[in-house]
Amino acid sequence: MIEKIQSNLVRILEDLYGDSHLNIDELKINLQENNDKKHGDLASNIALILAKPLKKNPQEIANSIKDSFITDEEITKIEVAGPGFINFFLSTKTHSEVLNEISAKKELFGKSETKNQNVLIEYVSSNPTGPLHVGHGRGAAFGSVLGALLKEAGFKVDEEYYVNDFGRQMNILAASLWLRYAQLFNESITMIENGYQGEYLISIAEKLKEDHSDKFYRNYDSIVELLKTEIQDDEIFTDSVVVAIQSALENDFNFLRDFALQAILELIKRDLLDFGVEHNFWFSESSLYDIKENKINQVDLAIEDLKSRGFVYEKENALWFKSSEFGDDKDRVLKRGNGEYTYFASDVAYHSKKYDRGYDRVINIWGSDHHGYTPRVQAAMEATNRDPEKLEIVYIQFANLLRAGKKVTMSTRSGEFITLRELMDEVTTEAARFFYINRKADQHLDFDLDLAKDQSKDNPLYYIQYAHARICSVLKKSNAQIMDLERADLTLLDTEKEIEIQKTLNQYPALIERAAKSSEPHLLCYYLKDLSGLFHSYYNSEKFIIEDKKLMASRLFLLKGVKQVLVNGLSILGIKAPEEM
RNA sequence: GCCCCGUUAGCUCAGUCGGAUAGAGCGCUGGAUUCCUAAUCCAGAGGCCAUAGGUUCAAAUCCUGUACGGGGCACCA
Repeated sequence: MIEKIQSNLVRILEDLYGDSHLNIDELKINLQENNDKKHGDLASNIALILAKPLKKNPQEIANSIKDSFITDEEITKIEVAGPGFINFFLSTKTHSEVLNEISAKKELFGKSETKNQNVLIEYVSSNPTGPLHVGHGRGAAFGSVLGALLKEAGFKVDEEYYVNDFGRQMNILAASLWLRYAQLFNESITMIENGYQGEYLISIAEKLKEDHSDKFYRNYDSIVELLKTEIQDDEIFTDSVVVAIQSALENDFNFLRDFALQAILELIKRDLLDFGVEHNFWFSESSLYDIKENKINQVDLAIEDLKSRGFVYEKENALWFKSSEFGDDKDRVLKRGNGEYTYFASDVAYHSKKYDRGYDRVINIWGSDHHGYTPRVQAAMEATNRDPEKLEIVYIQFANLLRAGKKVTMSTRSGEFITLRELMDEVTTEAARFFYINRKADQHLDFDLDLAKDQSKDNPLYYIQYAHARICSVLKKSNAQIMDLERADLTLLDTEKEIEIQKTLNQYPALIERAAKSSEPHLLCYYLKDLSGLFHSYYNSEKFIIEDKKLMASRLFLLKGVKQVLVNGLSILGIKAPEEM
């Protein structure tokens, strides 16, 4: 309908003003939906925009357009109002077309044609040194819903988890595992302060003992002595313990590292799966350091590339990238004085590969604390002739948990964090997903645990699901399946509430498109709440199982449309629509 | 110091490409159930859209300054 009016407007403008200097093709003809019924269903501001270039009174232009516009049974009336708006009034038949469309397309209503574009979304990517906690949950929920939205909007989507399985933290993890393991044989051995303190590592150590008995336990006096050192809370001390364990275990150290890594990845994968999140790629950071037949690893390759372009220099034994030449605050280290690569070096290689894998869009979902990191990554892309604009970064703000109105305190350091698993157990997976999404991503989120468990309309998810259950109940009681709803007379749907519901249903495809385009899944939550609210209001004002079978059929057909859109929207959020509650 | 994000009803927050009289929920006040799920609905009160300028026919929305709040600025990951 919008397209029809637009093309009519273009034709009229060509007739009226085609000979002036106007470039009609370049005009954006906006049609907006009106909030106020007095102004009709759709409005165009075209006359206001043309007033200046045509040097004419906007109302005069609007009236000429109005006079040329031919009304029909779909567009019943046109009015010029206010400073020069052109208002269009649609017939009830036009409003109800959406119901036939939903009935025909079913779960495909809202799905766009394929855009023939590939998108890579990278998200969660938490360090594989412990289970996911509630801070990761928001990114996980966001990423998976954005993925679903993009698929709905016609993109081919790959979802990737970047596994930071390389470097110092992995060695600390391996050392922590060995200490936990050794404790199973010798209780006097203490855990180091900067090690991974969480209980999950004790379970992994027990598993290690189960599988390999005391194979890795030898009484290393030097390590025990070292652990008695006064200064525990110190990075240098931590490293010296790691080195001691590493040199004592020799090759077994690598085995322990992989053992811990695999066990933790298992935990993470299971948590994500239960949370309704499924990545189809798991990209290992350490694979970037594998030496293949060309005898140079991906990271060195990326560094060499930068070097050959003249953007790398050496200072104080370290290798620096001239990111400041591309808008970064200062230059960044790629390889440290001690010969170790920085995390940034991996990221240069990783992002270069992402580009080279041939995606049209590359989306990173990062915690908002990483925003300062963006300029250097984009600088590396720009320096190697890759379009930095292609990399879209969405920042996710932290979430606070509220219990009884008070913030729940957490500390990652001591291991006193609430895991995603605990959150799912407490409020259900679906509530957790909904509440994570129900807020603009770049804003702080106060996650109210009590509200998420509440079973009343205060809880927006409950409110939406209840709307669906109510519709199911009515359809069931009415024996809707024995009626020929497709043939219902939809012109009977002419009350204010019925028109508004149909208009809202009609907005759904555009909403999906917009939410996908701007990476704003929260819009879907708000939409579903609105639609549910309209339904509940309608439900209370009208009866559906009534004597007048024709009216009954048309109303039930409307309810079926609402039901379908609720199902479609909830399914994008990864949430079920229960038939009974 | 520099860089992000924010400031909209008492509270928590939406607000599309700049459009006509600014939206929801909670809370508050008052109502609705012999009837399809009251797990719901209806009505009312409640606003200087932080602030000062600018652009525009038109600004909560775009631009600049200021104030206040949150976050970030490693040879960490």
